[in-house]
Amino acid sequence: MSQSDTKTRILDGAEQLFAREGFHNTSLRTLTSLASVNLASVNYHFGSKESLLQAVIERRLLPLNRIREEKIEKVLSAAKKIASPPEAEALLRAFIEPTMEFRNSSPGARDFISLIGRSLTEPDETIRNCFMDLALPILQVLFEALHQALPQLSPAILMTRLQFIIGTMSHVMCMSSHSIFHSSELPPAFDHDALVEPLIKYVVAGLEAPE
Amino acid sequence: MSQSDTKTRILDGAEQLFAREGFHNTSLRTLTSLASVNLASVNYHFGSKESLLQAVIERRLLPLNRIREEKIEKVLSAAKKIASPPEAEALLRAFIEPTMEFRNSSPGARDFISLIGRSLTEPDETIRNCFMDLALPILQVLFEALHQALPQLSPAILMTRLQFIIGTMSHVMCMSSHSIFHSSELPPAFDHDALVEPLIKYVVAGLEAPE
DNA sequence: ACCCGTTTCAAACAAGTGTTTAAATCAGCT
DNA sequence: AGCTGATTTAAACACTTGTTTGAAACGGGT
Repeated sequence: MSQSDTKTRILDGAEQLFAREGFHNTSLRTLTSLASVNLASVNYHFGSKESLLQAVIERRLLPLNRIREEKIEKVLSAAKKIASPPEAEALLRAFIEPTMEFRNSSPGARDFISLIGRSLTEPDETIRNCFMDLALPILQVLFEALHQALPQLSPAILMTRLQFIIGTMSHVMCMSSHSIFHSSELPPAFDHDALVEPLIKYVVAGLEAPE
Repeated sequence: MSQSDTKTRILDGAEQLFAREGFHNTSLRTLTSLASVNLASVNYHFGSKESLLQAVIERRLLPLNRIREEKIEKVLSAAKKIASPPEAEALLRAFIEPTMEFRNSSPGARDFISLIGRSLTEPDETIRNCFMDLALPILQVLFEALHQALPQLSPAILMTRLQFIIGTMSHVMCMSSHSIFHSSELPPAFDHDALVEPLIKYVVAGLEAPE
């Protein structure tokens, strides 16, 4: 077994368990037994349980953020070329679509998306920061791009609405399997693949509402 | 010290710690020492840590849901009186305003709102159900009322958008102290009291977006 | 074949977990 | 005062937690 084999097995197992059971509710013993590695190998390869979480997040979020930033920059430069402000919808699409596409690319990716969707509301600050440190730069880019798209919105209200958008997104990201009304008499759960367009329509309408 | 004194002290402490540190990350020893009660009294009065969580949720959520349902019914009957469909905004306001008012009524209430805001995305199913069992009926009422208000929306898309609304709300409810961008160069955090109107405007616009 | 740095392994560590027990204390009543 | 049921208390229980240890196994290079 090569070195990276053990490391990826741990990362995959951690991704799944942290997402489905929660970080604090996942023990290294269940994790290492799921990944078929020795208990001590987590501390050997990653140093600690927390550093493992950091590694789990970085492995997926760094590439995803690169894609999201590229797409946003593409929208911005295309708008600049025709000397007009960028479209808010195009910007939000550039941010949301890669996220949801990635989410559907593999079961592990789905777990990961659900994991970072919950990180925002994670009470433990050190855990929350594992995610926030990597998420803030791209959110900064998005905020400034949206400000170009909608200059009539005051920065304060734009900020507030961006928070609402993130809330909406993170909620969708979390609901990997358990739809909220899953067991009620309400209409049946929705198809997750067919969720992107309604989501974009919703957040764009909310963002562009008259102040 | 009367019986209810100990019980309330436990409930208050649990509310605070479950909200700020998370359920799994709160030990009965830190809880009982914060509440200045004996360790065994939690199991004596509530049976188990999980039943305590149930009690914490029920104490606040049952009255709050009563208020929310009353206000929704009031909007519905007022609309019926003039033989016109209810306004979506009035319905969402009837649902959101009591929540946020209650949230600002006391520090414990703020903790509680943040706690149930996070319950939706709680990975542990038994914990999630503690909250969901009490939340589903009122959501059912809201769904049907909104269907009356916006009959042109298909039940499926209305359902989807209601999920988005709940996601937006729960995110706002969670951010008791830690604004997301709290430490960035983005505009400063917003005033939580002045959050209700922007929130209503956002979710109404998203809900009423053309299909 | 030997050596050497890397990786794996079983075992142990100290600390913390929710829960239970049985004795002690309290409050209300006759 | 003395009895009775409800509550509080300190101690212990059985178990799990993340981490550390030192020896064993591995793999490539000379």
